[in-house]
Order: sequence, then structure tokens, then C-alpha cells
Amino acid sequence: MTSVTPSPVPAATLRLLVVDDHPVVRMGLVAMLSEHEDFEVVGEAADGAEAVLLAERLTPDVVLMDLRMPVLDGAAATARLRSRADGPAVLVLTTYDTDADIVRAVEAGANGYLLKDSPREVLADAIRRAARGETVLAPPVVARLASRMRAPAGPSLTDRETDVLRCVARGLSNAAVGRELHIGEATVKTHLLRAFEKLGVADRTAAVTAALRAGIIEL
Amino acid sequence: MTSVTPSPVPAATLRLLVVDDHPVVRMGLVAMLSEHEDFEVVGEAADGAEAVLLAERLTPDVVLMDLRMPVLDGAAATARLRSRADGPAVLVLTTYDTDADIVRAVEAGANGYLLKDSPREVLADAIRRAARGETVLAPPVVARLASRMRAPAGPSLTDRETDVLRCVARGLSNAAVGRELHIGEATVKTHLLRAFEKLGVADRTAAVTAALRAGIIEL
DNA sequence: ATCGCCGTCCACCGACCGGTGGACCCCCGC
DNA sequence: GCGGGGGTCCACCGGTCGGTGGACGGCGAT
Repeated sequence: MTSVTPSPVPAATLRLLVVDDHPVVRMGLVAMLSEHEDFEVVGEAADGAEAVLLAERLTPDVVLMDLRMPVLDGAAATARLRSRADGPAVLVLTTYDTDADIVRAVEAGANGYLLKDSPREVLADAIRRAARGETVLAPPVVARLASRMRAPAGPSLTDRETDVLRCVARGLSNAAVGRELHIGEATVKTHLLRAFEKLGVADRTAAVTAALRAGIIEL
Repeated sequence: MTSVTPSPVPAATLRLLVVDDHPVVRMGLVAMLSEHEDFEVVGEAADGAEAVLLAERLTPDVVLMDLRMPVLDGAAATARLRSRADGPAVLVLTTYDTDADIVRAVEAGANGYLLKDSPREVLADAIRRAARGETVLAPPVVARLASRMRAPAGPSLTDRETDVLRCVARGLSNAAVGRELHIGEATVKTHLLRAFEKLGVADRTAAVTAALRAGIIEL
């Protein structure tokens, strides 16, 4: 950062690590990035664990990270990379713009969140800004985060309420849920009623779809 | 296949059309395919409608088609391309291996179904075989189709049963569904019971998640 | 230390749901 | 023409669910 550095930062080439489980996507990124002189792809990883290992060895400036990956999730990998002070910037690049995905990535410390349908120049610009420490979010992502803010009725369910809802989604009756979780049926109903209230619904089925939509439970 | 053919098929270069709404994926495919001498990417399209137009003008041998796309869906585009006798072979190349996606693509007449995490050589081989008119499915896809065959309880719901289930997923009561669809509550219950039977579940909530999983209804 | 939230539990009621066993019509195929 | 499947409707019963009102012990915060 000081003038002591041999090659001045603005002209320095950015060392990139590409992380995606799809070979096609990795090739596309490498092809796309190699058209810019100030980028150099120093490595590729096919899952989160590999990404963490390679990042340690290669010390890239920016990591382009997919979210849905085998072995180690993109969000988890991001958290590990960002937990170190001298870690690389992480730019999440994914197909999905689910609320839950975005929030998990941002909470994990991602410096940016772009969608894979981003045009080439947007991507290049985002990488340069992420390298400078800026946070860059795609417009649709910003919109989602904003709408989430606007709705202070942020459906934040208790651990237990979520457990119960997960069982209900499997089609278990209240009594069966009680047996499964080792609690009384009355308790199940209490949790469920509170969940209804928070989700703004009136019956168990709507609660499940609402929770699914909100990313609180998975299918 | 006979010696009468002027230019022997095996040595001819295959003209390809790449269809995907993500620029990154298109670049990746082009980069990956250009490494093979017998492939020539003659065009790229970002959605199904564009794909149909370009296929008419460029008359490619094989179309590499994504499924989830704006404007015109990949399955619909495939159906249009395959409806003509002299149309190109269509190789579906997608991230998703949902039952519903696979079935729709195959029913639309796709010559193959590959996942985007396929290694390069598998993809190249699949393209050559699709050009010869063979049908090539990725192993996980085959497995899914097979398991679907094995279960003769193929969850094929009636139009009406699906309508009812969609309403139930929204949290409507049986009576409310009846009002919504202009039918009696008794009828709603009948459809629902039949749907339970077909889906192998015992209550409305499990039916909704099962239908979601099977791709019968959307969230 | 007191307040509030979470988690647990109980009893009771009315409403709705799951399930049975019918019934009728229409359309398509054999 | 007759069977069969989809769609519509009805009545009835028992069980479960939705909802109320209350209770108690932790635990973190003020």
C-alpha cells in the first residue's frame, strides 16, 4: 500500500481464484477474465474445502465463489476465508437470488454478491472494487435486501418452532411431532401457534409453504 | 451410414448453437468446445425465442439448450425445434435434475440430458452421439427416470387435483378452495383424498411438500 | 432483581379435516 | 353400446387441529 511496493497497486494485476463445481462455469469465467489484462486466474477449485486450501497456498486477491457446492458450502467457505485478517476478498457469484442465500453469504462476510447472468463488464468492475475492499451487490440483490428491511415482520422463528415446523412439513401429526421431539403434544401446538402468528398464516399447511418461501426450512 | 454419402459423416465438423441465459456459461461452453477440432459454434442465444430464430437461420447440427430461461422456456424451445423433421438435435444441458424438468425435456423431444457438472470429454462425446441421432442421458438422470419407472404409483395428478392442491398450499380451507374453484366442499375433499392416495401421504401438509418435491406444483 | 422471552406443560371447546360409501353426468375407447 | 375414468355432489362420523387461558422454570437484560 506504501510507495515502497515495487509495482504500484492501481496497475498491479489482480490474482484471482475461481471456485465453482461446474467445469463449464469455471472455463467461462477464466475465458471471460483472461480478456482483461489486469486479471490473472491463479487457481480453480471445485468445492469449498478445496477453495480454502488453495486460497492459503496461492494467496489470491479476490475469490470468485459459487454458493451451492458439494463437500463444503460456499457460504461456509466464505466465512472461513474472511475469518482471517489477511484473507482474500470474496465475491459471491451464483445463479440463485433467494433471500436465505443472500443473507447467509453477506453474514459470512462476502464482499459482494453477483448473479451469473451479469454482463462481463459488470463482473470485471465488481472484481476491481471488491479488491479495493468495497462491497458490491447486484441491483436485484439490493432490491431483495431492501424489501427485507422494509418488512420488519422479519419471520424469525425460534429453534424449537423451526424444529416443529420441519416435522409438520414431513406430514407428522401434532402427537407424532411430540414423540419425535420428546415433548408433549400441547407444547407442539404452542410452538405451532406462535409460528403461525410470526408467519402471518392461519394453518399448518400455509405455515410450511411460508417457511419454505422464507428459506426457514428446506424441502 | 452408407458409402453413398458425399462427405463422410465421422469427419464432418459439427455446427453447434449454444443457448443459455448466462453469459458466463455461454463463454465456458464456447471455450470448452473450441478445443475440439470437429466442433464449430456457429451461434449463441440467450433465451428460447432467440434460439428458435437462430436455429432457423443457421441450421446447426446440434443445439446445446439450457432449461430455465426467460422469454421462452428451454423445454418449449426444444419442442418447437424438434417438431420439424429437418430440425437440429437438441442436447439439454442444465444444472437441475428435478424429475419434472427431466420429464418435460424428454417429452419435448430432447436427444439428451446432461448436467452442467459433466466433465469436458463426456460433453464432447454426448454432442457427437446426439448428432448421430442417439439419445444420451447423464447417469444421474437415468437413475431418476429408472426410479420413476419402478414406482408405478407415478404421481400423475389430474388437472383438478393439482388445482386443489395448489390452493391448499396457499393455506385455504376445503370450503375456501371450493369457493375459489366454484365447486362444492365435498368435491374438494374427494380430489384431495385421491391426491393423498397417489402421493402416498395421509394429510394435506405432507401432500403439499410431496407435490413440491415431485415438481407438480411450484412454491 | 425484576422483567420479559423461551420452552415446557395442561384442559377445554368448536371447527375443520380425513375417510367411507354412495350417487350422477359426460366423454372417450373398445 | 358399454365400460371406465374424470369431475361433480351428498351425508355422516370420529379424530385432529386451531385457539384460549392459564401455569411453571430458566436465562439474559435492565
